[in-house]
This record gives sequence, structure tokens and C-alpha cells, in this order.
Amino acid sequence: MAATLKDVAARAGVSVATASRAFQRPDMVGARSLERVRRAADEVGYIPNSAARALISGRRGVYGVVVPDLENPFFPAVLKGAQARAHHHGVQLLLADAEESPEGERSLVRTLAGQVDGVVLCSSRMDEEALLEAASLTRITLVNRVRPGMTGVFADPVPGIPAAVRHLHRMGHRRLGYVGGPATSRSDSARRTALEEVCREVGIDLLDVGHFEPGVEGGRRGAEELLLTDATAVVVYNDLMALALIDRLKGFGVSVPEDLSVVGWDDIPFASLLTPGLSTVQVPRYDMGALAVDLLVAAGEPEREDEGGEGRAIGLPTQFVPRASTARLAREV
Amino acid sequence: MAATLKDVAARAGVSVATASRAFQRPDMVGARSLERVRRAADEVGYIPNSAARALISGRRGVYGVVVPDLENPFFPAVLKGAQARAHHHGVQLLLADAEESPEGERSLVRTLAGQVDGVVLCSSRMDEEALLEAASLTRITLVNRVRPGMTGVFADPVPGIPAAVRHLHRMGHRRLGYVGGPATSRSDSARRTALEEVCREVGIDLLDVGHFEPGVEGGRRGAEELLLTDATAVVVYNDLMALALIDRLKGFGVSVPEDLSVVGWDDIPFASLLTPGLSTVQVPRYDMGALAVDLLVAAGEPEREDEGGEGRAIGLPTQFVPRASTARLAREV
DNA sequence: CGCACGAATGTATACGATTGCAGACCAATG
DNA sequence: CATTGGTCTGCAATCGTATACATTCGTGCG
Repeated sequence: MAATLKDVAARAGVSVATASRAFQRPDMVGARSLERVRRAADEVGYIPNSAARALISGRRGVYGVVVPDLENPFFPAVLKGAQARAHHHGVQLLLADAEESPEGERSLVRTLAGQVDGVVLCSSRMDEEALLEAASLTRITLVNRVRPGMTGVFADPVPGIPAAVRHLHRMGHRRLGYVGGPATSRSDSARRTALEEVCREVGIDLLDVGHFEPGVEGGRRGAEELLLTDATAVVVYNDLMALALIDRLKGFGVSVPEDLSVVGWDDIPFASLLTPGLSTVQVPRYDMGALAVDLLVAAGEPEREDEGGEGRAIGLPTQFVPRASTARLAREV
Repeated sequence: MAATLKDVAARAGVSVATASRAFQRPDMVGARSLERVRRAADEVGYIPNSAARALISGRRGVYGVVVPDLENPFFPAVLKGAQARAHHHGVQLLLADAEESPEGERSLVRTLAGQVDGVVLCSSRMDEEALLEAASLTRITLVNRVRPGMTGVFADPVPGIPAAVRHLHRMGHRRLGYVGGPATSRSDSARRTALEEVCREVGIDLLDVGHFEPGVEGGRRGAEELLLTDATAVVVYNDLMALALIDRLKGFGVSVPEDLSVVGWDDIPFASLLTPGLSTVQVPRYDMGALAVDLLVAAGEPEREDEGGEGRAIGLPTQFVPRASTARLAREV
């Protein structure tokens, strides 16, 4: 159906070899032939067959991206960043949603492995063994997870968390709650560590509210637990939970920021839309996606394999964005 | 690097043809050989090369999905639906973000055309000509847009819009504003038509507030324009705008739903999270994505090309979801 | 016992593009 | 004029898989 290089060559009156070179190495082709091939290609609407190209070159020009849940507002920006760099590298992205299941991730990597040059694994919840299997099947770059020996990109709690805590301290807060994420999450413990350190430094009591599921329900439950403490401010594992928490607090007649200050994590698009605007630690999602693709593509080009991140995890700095959900106490709860 | 069918065949002591058949037509292969091939494949970790397969079969097993903006909360659910059906059909999805630009869509379709068996175009803003070009390059299914002769899936304002209007009428509202989307948008005019019809029927004054950009800024401006009318309720082009509108109204001291009732469109995930929960017309995004992929895949399988939607646009019913943003007036503005 | 037939397997070719190699052609040089 | 060198072009092999066709083998029946 579609025109092939053979058709173009025939129409231009040259061999397929010349036609091919007209695109790949125009300098190797005579001006006359070049012109004729180009015109012929235009006329028949020639589009190179990527499958044939991939077969001979060994590179498919396609990378997979696996996310646990597309509807989680964290990921679209990651994808956009990835997409932008993919486009820049002349490469395509195969999207896969694991539907929150580690087993799903695993099987997705298996099927993707045969069709892509590498996979970006976002916020993977696979266990170590599955991760190793994945790495043996195809090139892997982790986003939002670190594993020694594997290439990855993650958000460094510093300087965002320290800045947030100092901000709260300046606002007069001395008792800070932390509504955490899943106990198994590395990023949760990294954030905890950063919090502990800076709280000790500036002299704030850090109150552990516990571990919660990273969704709306977790945020609601976090609010309930939080009210059992005497914290005047709270840092929440992510924005989604923070918003749910604020909503739940409102149900208890506790309003933000008059009665309580709230800091989120991520800076999802909605964080600034709501009233009150959510103070949060901005995670460079776009850059994370972009860098992940860069690393993956670079790893596939041996000549400049020494570009950096090979097998290493790169931390991208976070930034505290103060908005209306943090303030000096208007009244004691 | 990776094991090929040849390796498997050698290890199993059979020819590549037999090895191939062991996977494609197991019934044509002796039990003994079948077993040996399977074991050999397992041992070397054989993964079929999709490029080679695509080359010979002519089908790539990959479909493209083009969205104008991934960060628009409308699309993730569409993608999830598409993804789910793609997985069901044993097919992959190539994701592309057009970054809000019709020209971007156009060039994406061009590049995708050579790598996929078809493209799902979501909420495309391409002009007619570009659309025709796209259709000439590859199989196209439209989502959220209709064009005679092209396969497509869209959200039918009925019964969602009539239900919403009747609900408002029952709440005592008699003057309803409509904050519309882009003037060029077909879905905007479809919604207008549905609104007019049901308003006439139940006896409500429909006040046209104008056309706005479908983002946060459009919603804010919509709020400002709305206050120039004496509407007591408003239907907004989409949830994102509705939320921004509510936020902006709050800035004017107008609160929802006490002073004004608001109905959105889409039912994006955040619509229910906020206080007040947004009353909205729920669009079956997931089903739209799913159906789009089904249609695309079906169109590629000639034997059952008569399955239905070929060249036709299919409307999926919407549903009104009442929440807290619609109520009887507590006080007159 | 021989023939025919079906099952199982192997051989060879095709898919479309790329590329090493060699040939054709021309100009410049000795 | 022969030789060299360079430019341009074509031939043919190749990537990994699928399949039409040919071949082999065993089996059942006449």
C-alpha cells in the first residue's frame, strides 16, 4: 500500500541504494540524483518504514515509559519532559500504565523489552528481584527511585524541605507534624531524614503522624491522626494528600492557614489553583522526565557513554514554593 | 546481543522454520520439537524481535495517540482506557503531546505515520485540510471531535446537559449563564444547542456569557464576565474553567453555592475533592479512549471490518453528577 | 508388499532499508 | 596516452521472522 524506497528509486530512475543514500548520506550522492530522488519521494508520499530500519540498525528508536498510574497528577509533567527530549533525540515513547501493580510493571517490562531500546520506570514499586530481571531484559532508567548500580533520577529533598521548615519556623511554628507516605517508600525515608536534620538544627519538634497511602484516602486519614497531636503545622507526603487533608480538616472546623499551616510535596498543577493556594515543595518533574530520557538515549550511544549518569542516581534539587496554606497562627486550635 | 530465533532453533536442534512455527502454529509442530523449542527459548531468554515481525507482517502492532496537552486532566483517563484496550488487543501505544499546537499535531501525525498502524487523535484542533492529510497518511480515529466520513468518538451532551438543567430548575434557578469554550469548538456548539433546547423546554433564560480559552485563565475571565449578568447559576465549558471560576468568584466575595450555582463538564478527578464538590456533567473519558482503540484495531482487521463505527462518529452518553456546587439560592447576589 | 496420503520438518525466499564492495565514469596528472 | 585518483552509482548481502513450497518419514490401506 504505502510507497517503499523501491518505488521512489524506480520513479527517480536510480537504484534503491542511491535512493537510500539520498536520505542517509546526501553528500555521497550527485546533485542531479539527489534532486530527482527528493522529488520522487515527495510525489509518492514516501515515508520510511521504521520496522525495516530498526531491523537493520538494531535500534528501534522507541523507548518505553512505565508509570504506576497515569491519573496521578505527578506523571503527566514527567511524560511531557520525557516527550520533549524524545522528540529532540528523534525518538518515540511507548506509554504503559501499570495500574498500580508491581506485577503489572513486571509484565509490561517483559513485553516492552522486545520492542524498545530502553525503559523509563517511574516510581516503580517492583521488588529488587523484579528490578534486576528488568535490567537484564533491557536498559532501564529509574525515576523517583534509587537502586545502587542502576541509572536513575530522583528529587532531592534538599533544599526544598529545609527551606520549608525554616519558613515555618520564621512564622512562629515550633511543633511540626509529618504525614508520611508508605513505609516501604525510599523517598519517604529520605524526606524524613531531611526533616529531622533541619528540625533539630532550627529547633522545631518533629511529630511523626504515621504512614499513609499516597492517595486521597490517605490524606483524609492523615488529617484525623494529625488532630490527635498538638502540631501547628504539617508537612504532607504529597500534594494530593495535602489537599485531601485540608478538605478533611475543614470538615472538622479547622481551617487552613488560620488554625494550621500545611506544606505539600510535588507542586501539582492544582496546588496553586485552590483557595488557599498550597504551599509546597516543588519537584522538577519535567526535568526528571527529560533527564531520564537523555540518560537512556545517551546509554545507547556508545561513543559518548561517558556522559555522566551511567549506573548512577542523579538527584535534582527541589524548591520550596510558599503560598497561602502556610501562615502565622491566627488562633490556637 | 539478544537471542534470536536462530539461536533458539540451534539450541533445540531444529530449523528456524520449525522454531517459528512452534510459536505461530503450535499445532503444526510435533510434540517433541515443540517441547524442545519451548525449553530452548526459555533457556536463552528469547524475546521475538518486533521489528522483524512488523516488517514481514506489515502490521506494527503499535498505535499512536496524540493529545494536545498531557497536563490537561481530561486526557489521562482517555489514555488509560485506550491503554487497557490496547493491552487487550496485544498492541502498544505510542504517546505524543502536541503541546497545544495544531501544527505540532500535524507534524506528529506525519512522523507517527511511518511507525504505527493508526492514530487516535484527541481533541484535535487541526483544520480540515490537515485532517484530510492525516487521514491519507494513516488510519485515524477522532476523539472529542467529529468530522463526516471519519471514524470518531465523542461525548453526547444528552442526557447530561438536560439533567443538569432540570436539576437547576428544580432548585429554583431561572436565569442560567453559559461560559463557553473556544468559538471554533464543535463540542461547544453542540453543548450550546443542547442547553438551548432544554432551557426552552423547562422555561429557563439562557444567558450567553461568551467564548473563553479552555484553561484556568479562561475560567477566571469567565467569572468576571458572568458577574455582569444576573444569572443565578452557570454551566461552564469544562471543570478546569469551572474551578478557576469558583476561585475567582470567591475573590469577589461571591460564594458557591450560596450565591451562585456552578455546573462543570468532564468530571475530572479533582472535581470531587474540592470544597464545594463540583457538580458536573461526567464525560466517559475512559470509555472514549477504549472505544477509540477498539475502532482503530477493528479497522485494521479486514475480516470484521463491518463491526460498526467505520467512518462514523459514535456518541457516548454523558451523565449529570450533582455535588455541592449546585443548590437553592441562600441569598440573592 | 507397495502405494498413497498426511504429518512433520527443512529449504528458500520475501519483507524494506542500509551499507560494504566493486565497477563506471570523468578529470587531472605524468 | 596511460595511469591514478576521486566521485558517483549499482550490486548484493544483511538484519530476524514468517511462510509457500519441497522434502522426508511413517502409517494405513489395498
